[in-house]
Amino acid sequence: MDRKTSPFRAVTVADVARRAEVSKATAARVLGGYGPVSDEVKLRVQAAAKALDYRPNELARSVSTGKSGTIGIVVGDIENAFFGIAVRSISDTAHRHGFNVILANSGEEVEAEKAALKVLVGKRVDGLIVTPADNRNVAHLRDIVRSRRPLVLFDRPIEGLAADVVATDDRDAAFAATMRLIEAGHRHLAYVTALNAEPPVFTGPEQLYTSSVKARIDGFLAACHAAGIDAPEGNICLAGNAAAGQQRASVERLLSAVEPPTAILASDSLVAFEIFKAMQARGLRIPDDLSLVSFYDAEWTSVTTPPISVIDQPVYDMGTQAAELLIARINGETPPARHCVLPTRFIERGSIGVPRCLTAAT
Amino acid sequence: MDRKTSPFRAVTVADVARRAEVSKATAARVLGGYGPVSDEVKLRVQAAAKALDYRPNELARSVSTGKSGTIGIVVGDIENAFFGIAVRSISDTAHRHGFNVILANSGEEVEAEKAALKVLVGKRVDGLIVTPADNRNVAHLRDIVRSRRPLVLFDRPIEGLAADVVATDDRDAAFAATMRLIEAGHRHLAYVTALNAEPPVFTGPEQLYTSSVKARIDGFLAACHAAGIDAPEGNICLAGNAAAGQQRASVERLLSAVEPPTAILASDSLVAFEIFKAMQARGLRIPDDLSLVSFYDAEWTSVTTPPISVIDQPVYDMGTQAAELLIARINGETPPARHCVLPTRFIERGSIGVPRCLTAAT
DNA sequence: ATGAAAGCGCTAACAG
DNA sequence: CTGTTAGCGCTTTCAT
Repeated sequence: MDRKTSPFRAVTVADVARRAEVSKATAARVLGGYGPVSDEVKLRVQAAAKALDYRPNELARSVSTGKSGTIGIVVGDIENAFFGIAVRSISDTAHRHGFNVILANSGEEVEAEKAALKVLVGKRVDGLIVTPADNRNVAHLRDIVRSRRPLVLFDRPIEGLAADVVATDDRDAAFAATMRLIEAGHRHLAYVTALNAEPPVFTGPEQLYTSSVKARIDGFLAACHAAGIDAPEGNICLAGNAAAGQQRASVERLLSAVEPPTAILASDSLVAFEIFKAMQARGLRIPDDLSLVSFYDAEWTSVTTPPISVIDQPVYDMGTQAAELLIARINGETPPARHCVLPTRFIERGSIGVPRCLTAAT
Repeated sequence: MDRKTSPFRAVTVADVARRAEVSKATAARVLGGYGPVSDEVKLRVQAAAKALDYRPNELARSVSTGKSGTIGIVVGDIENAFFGIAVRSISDTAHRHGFNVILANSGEEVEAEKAALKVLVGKRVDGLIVTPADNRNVAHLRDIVRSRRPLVLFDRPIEGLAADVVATDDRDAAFAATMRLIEAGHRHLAYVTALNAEPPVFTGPEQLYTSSVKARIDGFLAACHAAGIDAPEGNICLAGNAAAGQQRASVERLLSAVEPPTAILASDSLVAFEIFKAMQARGLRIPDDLSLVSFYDAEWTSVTTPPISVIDQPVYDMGTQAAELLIARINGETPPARHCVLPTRFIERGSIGVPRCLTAAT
């Protein structure tokens, strides 16, 4: 460590104290704004600090106080607009309360998520907001809870984990959207999600390692069953996202089946985008050839011809809510784990039509 | 500080050392992975660490080493997909090199930018990547450079600032795109940007406080002048983004002018989106009524009817590049300030047509 | 109100 | 190889 002799070593409380001709403790008090100091001395110290261009070292401060004033966020994919807005919202709220934000991207991989958590805990974040990548693998989240560090699960609840949750009414939303399609006359519906499975076919709910998706598929199936549609499970498409082009391929396969679906419910706007592109590529028209509904009101869904009907999720509010729950806990509140379910809103646009078989019959 | 007595105080090197029956220094050496330790002792310490679930305190580590292993990013607006991808790319590269990332959002406001910088410096980030919100107000960036903290300017160069820059060939790209429109027969072109001005009319380049936009407008005007179009300056629309709905209003005004433009070059995909929506709302058709070209290959531009021609910016590469320049400097390299200009790519889709006046004449 | 001195958890000289 | 002893920059007793 040659910072002491380096020409650019940072100026410290000691330097300021010396220049202001007071003790280190006194300088620290005014600089940190915590102790009682006479106005006269305070001014002298502040002047010295300004003259020296003093910049407090928050790390050192954190080491002694044990609080970092920082919250950690782990999202699945920052490129996804859904998470982009969530991060924006969380940051806004955090700053409003005097907290900063460290962001980590899991890329929807548990191992990366674990690593990210390790780093964030290493940096002693005061609390965490996480979108768990895999609800079958949550030991690391349990550790967080056990260590008493405030944790909020974002968008994806995890059963049996005593952490606050902010999510949406996924099951109901999927149920209602599916019903809407069924009422339009569809009997051959598909659900498409980016989840991975090997082999890529739906065999049961235990495969659905993202709780929000699980809830949605649950709602989808419930609606299908209620309508007496048989074997809707066969049309749940786990399109994957592990390899490049994998999703595209899965979607292609779905569209070129002998008896392709007449309506699709897409689990997120990215997979819906793939579907839209694939349809466009093979000249399929919405809603004449295929009806499409997607989760999340992504920008692009409103400018296509026709625009796409969506299940609008209040992401910004979710972020705000999550940040507020977290900060309340950081500030000492210790209520039992809360589970906030925010309502979605169905936005009907022009992507739902009557299935071709019915129009032909008319 | 009651952590010592708290039932959940974190376990420290000292605790591990005690349990492993070695000195604090030895434990620290194996835990920090820096000194020479015998294999036998190493194993004992590691076992103790695991048993105690030891988590290193990176803050304390940083305080003693003077390095935080963290780089700070300040972007204009994380909600903007352009920045979303940039952040993703920077994070990826940073992690690959063992660095973490702290993100701050300036909301394109200098004051917020200054505050963010203060926080990041307070947290002793090893380096910074910033998209300066206002090139007329860069004293705080000068301070960074003066303090010898590595800094990379992203997307927006600042003249006379000795910092690395990663940007695109904005002027050339705008020039070429404008030429393309002129060749299609347009003589009445408009340039629309989100910059703010009071009053909201273009009076000269000194108004253009974002260097990338300035370069683009420079290219736009050069092309217009080269084609002998007179007073193109009158069609530079500073649509603003300070208040909600302001942009929309500006665009409305532009489209409802007595002699509206027949072609528009949009400075970013958000403003282009506003234009598209406004056109749609008043029943204007692309490209029959109006040709449109936008900077940035945003997702939505490829799924409209017709799709929008764009100037594709290699954002992901820009992020990687920026992170690499920064990390090289953090690792001790000290070359003179570098200026990387990455090439854009014009993607012609279907949004450029022949102006109505010409088709009528034919 | 102020100062001296002892931490915070870790790293880093320096002996041995 | 290992232990002792100082730091890092800040906060926080505890006297005065």
